[in-house]
Parts: sequence; C-alpha cells; structure tokens
Amino acid sequence: METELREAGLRVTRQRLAVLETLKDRTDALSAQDVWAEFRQRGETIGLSTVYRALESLQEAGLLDSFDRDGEQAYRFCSTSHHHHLVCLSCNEVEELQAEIVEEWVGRVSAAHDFQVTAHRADIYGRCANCKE
Amino acid sequence: METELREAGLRVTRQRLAVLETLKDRTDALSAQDVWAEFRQRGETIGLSTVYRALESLQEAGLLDSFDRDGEQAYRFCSTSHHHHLVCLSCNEVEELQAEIVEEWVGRVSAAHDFQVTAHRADIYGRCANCKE
DNA sequence: GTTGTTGCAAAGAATTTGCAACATA
DNA sequence: TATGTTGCAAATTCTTTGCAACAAC
Repeated sequence: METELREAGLRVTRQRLAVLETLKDRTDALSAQDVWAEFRQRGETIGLSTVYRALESLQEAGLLDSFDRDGEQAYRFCSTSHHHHLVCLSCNEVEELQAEIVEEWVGRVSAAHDFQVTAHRADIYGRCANCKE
Repeated sequence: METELREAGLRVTRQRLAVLETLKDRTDALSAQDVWAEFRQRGETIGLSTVYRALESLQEAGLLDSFDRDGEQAYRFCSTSHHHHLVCLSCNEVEELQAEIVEEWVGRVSAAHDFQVTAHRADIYGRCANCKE
C-alpha cells in the first residue's frame, strides 16, 4: 500500500492511507462524501477537502477507478491491469471484467476512423445476482 | 421533431423545439450552459432552468445522448437505435458506432454473472482525425 | 530544512426547486 | 378549462481554492 504511493510519487500520509484502507476492502464505489461520512462515523477526523484531494491523487496514480453517479464522482479500489466494469445500480458493487474482445473492437475502430485513442470505457449496468429480486 | 415530442408524451413548446433545433445540426456535445449561451448570443430568451429541464426530458425521451464532461453533463442529438460512441476530447465531436461485437459481449457477461442488464456503454475517447496534429 | 499535505473557511460552479404566471392540448 | 411548462430567484450540492500550520522525506 505504502509502496504504491511512493511509486506514484505521493507521500505516505495518514490521510491517504486511511482513504485507501477504507476502499481496499470493499467492492462498491464510494463518493468523497461517502468516504468522509465513514470517517466521521468512526471518529476519525480528516478534512473533507483532503478526502477530495486524496481520491483524485489516488485515481491519477491508478489505484482507484472512478464512476459518475448522478452528479457526483464515486471511486473504487481497482487492479492495475486494464479492465471494464459490471456495475450494480442497486448496491453499487462493481465487478472488474477482462475483455479481449473489447480491446480488439477499439483497435479496429480507431484504425478505421483514423482516430487517436487515449482511453475507452466499456461498462455494463444493471442489477447484480443479489439485487435482482 | 414535434412528432417525437408528442410520442414521448411531452408538450410541444417553443423552448423544447429551440433546444432540439440547436442540437439537431451539430455533431458535438453541448452542456446546458453551452446551449443557453447559444440562445443568449442569438438574442433568444429562454430560462436557464428551462434548458436544464428540456435537456433532461429530451434525454429521457431518447432524443439525446448525454456525456460526462468533467463535472458537467453534455448532450448530443442521437439516433434512436442503440449505439456506442467515438468521442473527440479536443473538439467534442461524437460519432456514433454500431458494434454487434459489444452487444454479444454484454450478453455473454450478463449470462455468466447472472446479472440483469439495464444498460451498457462502450465509448472510445481520444482525438479525431482533424484534431490529432 | 524543504517541500508536499492538510484543514478550515470561503468561493465556485453546476444543477435543482418553489411558485406564480403562462401556454398547450 | 385543466394540466404541463416556464422563468426567476433562492437554495442545494458537489467540488475547488487560498493560505497558514504541519508532517514527510
């Protein structure tokens, strides 16, 4: 955990570690406000803006994925390898997906359109096995 | 244009038509603020909140696609059939893509994970042929 | 010791809401 | 006429910023 921070050129601070620790064990995505609420609840005191800054830097470092959730940004701990997502809109669980097919598609499209690809996303939304009644 | 509104159960108002008209002829995505600025520039007077409400209702009606652009929502006129996007981050042009492969992938994933799919997105971002130097 | 980080309060920006006037059907 | 829609201003909500105190290296 600390190693990853150092490799990303980020200092190892109590606050960043706390944010990472909070997200590390869960599979659902949390917003900055969510994370901050968790801290308050536990009695940990961390500034809200610090949470915003931590999430941003951790995402840039590739340790977190981010999702748009109706006007706010939500974050989830993620693996370093490229992947796509299966997102449950009910419980916010996010499962990572590997998809060679999608990569091939992206390659084909970019070539056909003379397009310089900098990123792509392929996410599936709905209700997970637990949430669909 | 008016027919589509009626079919969606929306009243045909000067404001909604103006919003549609503005987006209809362009291939880039505009935010509510952008659309409103266009109106001001042309001397058309429409309330900003009306623009927000119009864009939302038109999107729900399936006439517009929406994209997240760094904290704000951007909209683009779109075809009724399902499609994906090739988005230029430089000029905001959005090209629609058909991709049977992606549909197959979604079907396979949902089956394998016992997941009830309600939506999916597959978008490619980068610089279009015109914008890459 | 340097320099990146934090925390707070204030500022910013996008978006939503209440409600009376109004337009559409 | 009945009901959806508009416009305005105020209120919300998420997020960012300035800056002095502080912690990491």
